This record gives sequence, C-alpha cells and structure tokens, in this order.
Amino acid sequence: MRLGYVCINMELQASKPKITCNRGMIRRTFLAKGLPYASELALQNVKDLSEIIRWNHAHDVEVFRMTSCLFPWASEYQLEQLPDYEEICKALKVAGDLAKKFGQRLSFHPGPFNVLSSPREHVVNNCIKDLEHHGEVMDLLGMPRSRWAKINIHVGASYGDKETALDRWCRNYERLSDTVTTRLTLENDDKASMYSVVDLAGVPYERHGIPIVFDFHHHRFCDGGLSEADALQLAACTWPAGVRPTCHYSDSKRIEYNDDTIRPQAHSDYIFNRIDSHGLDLDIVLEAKAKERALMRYREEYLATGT
DNA sequence: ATAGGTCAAGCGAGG
DNA sequence: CCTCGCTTGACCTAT
Repeated sequence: MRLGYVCINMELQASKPKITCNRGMIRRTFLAKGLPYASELALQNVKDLSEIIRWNHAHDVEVFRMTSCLFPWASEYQLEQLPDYEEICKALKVAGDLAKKFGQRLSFHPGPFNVLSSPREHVVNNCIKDLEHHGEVMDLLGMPRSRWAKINIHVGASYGDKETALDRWCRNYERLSDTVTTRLTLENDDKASMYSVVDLAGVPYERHGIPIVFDFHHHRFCDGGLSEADALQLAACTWPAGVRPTCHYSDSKRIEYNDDTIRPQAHSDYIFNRIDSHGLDLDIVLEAKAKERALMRYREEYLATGT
C-alpha cells in the first residue's frame, strides 16, 4: 500500500519563510484588495505546491491531496482575469511535471458545500462552478483526465429521501464537463442516515460508473450492513482497471485521548491502529491532524524493516 | 510576536 | 433556535 496525507505539510508550513498552499483572505479583505491580491496569494500558493511535491518525493511519499484553497475566492472570477495568470499557469505546469516525474499521485477533495444533490438551483450552480474550477486546475497541472487525478466529493445531503436525492445527484452530474466527470469519485459518509458504500455502489456507480473512495473511519458509523472487508472489496471493484483504488484512513480522536466528550467521528492526531488493506493494493490517504508527521510515525511504528 | 475574535458556502446532528 | 463539524484552521486586528 502507498500512504499519503492531506493539504498541509506542517514541517514546511512552520519553516521560515513558510511554505504553504493555504494562503487566503476573509471576505472583507477580498472586497478591499480584489483580484490583484488574490492573484498574488494564488501565485505564492501554486509555487509552494512544487516545494511540497519535492518534499514528498524526498520522503518517499507518493500520494498527496492538494488543498482546495490554492485560489482564494475562486468562485468569484475566471482564472484568466488574474494579473499573474501566465505565471500561475507556468507554476502549475512545473508542479504537475514534477509530480508526474516522481510518480506522485495528486488529488482534490472539494469541500462540504459541494452538494450536487441539492434541490436548490443556486446550490447546484455553485457546486458545479467549484467542481469545474478543480477540473481546470487539474488540467493546468497537466494531470490526466482519469481517476488517477481524482476529484473526490460526498453526495452531500439526503433530505430524508436518499433515492430522490441520488437521482437528482445523477441528473446534475450530467451537467459537468469532461474535466470533472473523468475524475470524479464519491466517498462514503460518517453518519448512519447518509450514504454508505452500499448506497454509492447503487445508483451513482450503476448509472455513471463513479468509483467509490472507501473511508475506513466513516464506515464505522455508516456501514450499510457490510463488514469492513466486504465494503472495501465492493468499493475497490468500482475502480477502473489500471487505477489503484484510493481509501481514506483515520482513527478516532475520542479513543486517542480517552475522552468521551469528543465526538467519535473526530479525526485522531496520529494513526494508532494497524491499517488492514484486506489483501488489496491501495493508495491510502491518512486523514490525521498531525498530517505528514502522522504518516512518518505510522511508518516507523508499523512498517519499519530490518528488526 | 502572540492572542483572541472573526470568518464564504450546505447540510445534518446535537443541545 | 443555535452551534458545531466537515476537505483543511487561517486571517486580521489589537495588544
């Protein structure tokens, strides 16, 4: 299995000057400073993306989820409008070329506001806009239009009627361009009332062939009646040949801290259980608060060789 | 330089 | 009805 981490490299972010792809601003600042400042932040973000990719390679990390905050307020403009657009494109190409050279797999996980199943038109429009933005950035990185460069989301909401919501999800999915549809995946939820692997293997997979990202931790709260092994197997079968299935893994912070005031769904700082890939070849993204440090510690504790 | 209050979006859960 | 949490805490101002 190959392990990855998400969005932030704590070591690089703590360095001086800091290396991060997360520069952003609040609304008030965006209104005051506008596109030139958004452009400046985006340029720094995409340049630093290369630095994180280099760090990953130097530490044998081949799976990395990029932040969705590369472009502050991306929903409010076209990338071409940014003053530094040309330079931004070059920096993205550099980052993408590096990742490809290193065999490093990059992905996106747009946020919880992407609800393609919503009955509200403006919610769906915003979602489509955000997904298209992610697709566009993947293209600018030079990433393939395949699930190798996945854009992963949740169904988003059920409104008390999963079947109707899934049908709406599928109809709205058809409005997406190839930059998104070729890369889109769906992840199982962490609430019993929401979407299990079984739900996702139904309509979304049957109608559109959407692969399922299996989240081990979420499955503990929404299992659709399947064991972990069976759910993982089912999810893995939805991936096209030649593309290694991706999973998410976290442990429970509640157990880590032995504190039952913490919600059981909360992600742990570190991974303290051995991950069981059930015999499958997987890319496993660690969703741990300690980011790359959690990955390093897991390797030391569970994958150390020679002893 | 650090602390504390503030901050886009949609939804469901818990108080 | 309000707050929290989620992909991911980061930004901004006052001290």
